[in-house]
Amino acid sequence: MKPIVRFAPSPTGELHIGGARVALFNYLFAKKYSGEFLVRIEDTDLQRSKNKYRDQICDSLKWLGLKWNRDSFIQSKNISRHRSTIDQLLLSGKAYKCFATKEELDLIRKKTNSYAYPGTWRNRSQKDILKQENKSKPYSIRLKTPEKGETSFLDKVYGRISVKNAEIDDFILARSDANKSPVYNLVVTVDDHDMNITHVIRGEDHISNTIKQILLFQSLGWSIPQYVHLPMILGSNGERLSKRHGATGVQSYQKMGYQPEGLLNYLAFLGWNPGTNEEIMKLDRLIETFDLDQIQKKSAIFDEKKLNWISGQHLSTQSAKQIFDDIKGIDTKWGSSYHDKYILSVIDLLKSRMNSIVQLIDNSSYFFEDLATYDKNIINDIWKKDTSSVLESYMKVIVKIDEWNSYDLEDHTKNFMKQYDIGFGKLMKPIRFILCGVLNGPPLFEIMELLGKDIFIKRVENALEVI
RNA sequence: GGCUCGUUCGUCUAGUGGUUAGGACUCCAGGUUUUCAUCCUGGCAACAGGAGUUCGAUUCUCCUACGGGCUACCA
Repeated sequence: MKPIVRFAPSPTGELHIGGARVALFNYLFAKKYSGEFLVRIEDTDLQRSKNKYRDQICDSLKWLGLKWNRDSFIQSKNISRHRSTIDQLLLSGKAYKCFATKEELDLIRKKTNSYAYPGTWRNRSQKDILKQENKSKPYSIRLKTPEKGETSFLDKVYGRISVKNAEIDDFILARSDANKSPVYNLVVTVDDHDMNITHVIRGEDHISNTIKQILLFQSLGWSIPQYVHLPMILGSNGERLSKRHGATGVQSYQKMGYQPEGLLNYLAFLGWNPGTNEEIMKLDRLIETFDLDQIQKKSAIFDEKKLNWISGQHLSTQSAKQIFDDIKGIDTKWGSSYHDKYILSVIDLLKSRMNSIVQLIDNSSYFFEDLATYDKNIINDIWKKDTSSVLESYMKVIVKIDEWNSYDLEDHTKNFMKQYDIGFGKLMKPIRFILCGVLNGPPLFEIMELLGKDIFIKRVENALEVI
């Protein structure tokens, strides 16, 4: 049987890193077994749900490359089906109307210091209920959960999880508002059933909801899907990942210059591993090697350092063309007045030592514009008494080169240094500095080749004048 | 408080009833390099604690500690 899985975010905020990982695991599992990966927008909390967020989440999913099958499913559109299911439960006596107000219950909770619903309306007579209804009192609808025995399920990651039924509250199925709006657990159960979901892959924070949903499946006589709960992602201090830990949204990572390939790779390895030492994987390879059995039970701490490393590994093996496309996604102006061929060469020169495309952009300025100023501290450091005169003699030699390529440049430079008995650092450092403004970067002769003879002369002459 | 889940280097993890407990990131030290943020080599660094089972436990069991999640008319 082909698996059908779903990623079910609520549109109350942008897609965050934890959600992206849940989506990824769903996607990997579906693709691995040629199943379907569906997206369901859980917007039953109308107060907090926003179309803006729905669109943002879908955009982020697309950006990550996690394409879903069919149209995304909007939960609120299925409301009549949710209602009729509740009616069915009411009719069969498996659910009941509860006239206790929230305030009332809060009071009782405070008094008894117990969080449990006291069951006030669980076994009321038909007469009592009718009396309230005739007075048009608002009521919510609760599931009549069993009092004895226990409910359990076999989680693919956590194993058997069981809870005594006595511990499970008669939870609410529908709110007491005018619409009798259905609540999460009911809605999820109905939709998972209607969508023929075979495997529910979601965060570990849903384990206790799972028990409630199973009770619902049982009350409705529906078959229960397989459950796969994923460990949480924690912030650096071991607490749940939140804004306090810095960026949590997928969009922020996009803006920071991370690419889907590296981000996905890192996220996959948070709580999972292929059982080998292989660490750098593209999406296809992740699908190939993915296995539910290798999922960790322990929650994992998000580590930006490792993300940087993985991201850098991907960046250095990607084609300049692909990197350029990704850069266009965040900065349309970058390199825009230059030929593509030149830009691609710039990327090829820089990519192996960068961790993100933003970093690449930030370190590329000297390929596109001359230096406006020279850092005094560096000058003091590297500019010796005879530096200017050495440079002048070097210029005379180097401008005569016909073939302006890194091999010939290196050749001639080495000869020059030998001839005048000059050390590498004494010449190369100043050249790098006046060309780039910094003392590190790609091999100098390759920079010189790419920049071209004219720019080289211009920058050296300018520097000799100014410094 | 109740329920539930978890605990191997700082972090992500591999692993077994007998191992020098392996790898990766970070950090540190060398090397390469005109330079470095690339690359190479090396180093630091862990089985939460206690009891039990056992010839032997990091591995199995129990307890404790610590941590996470849930405990809504949120999802």
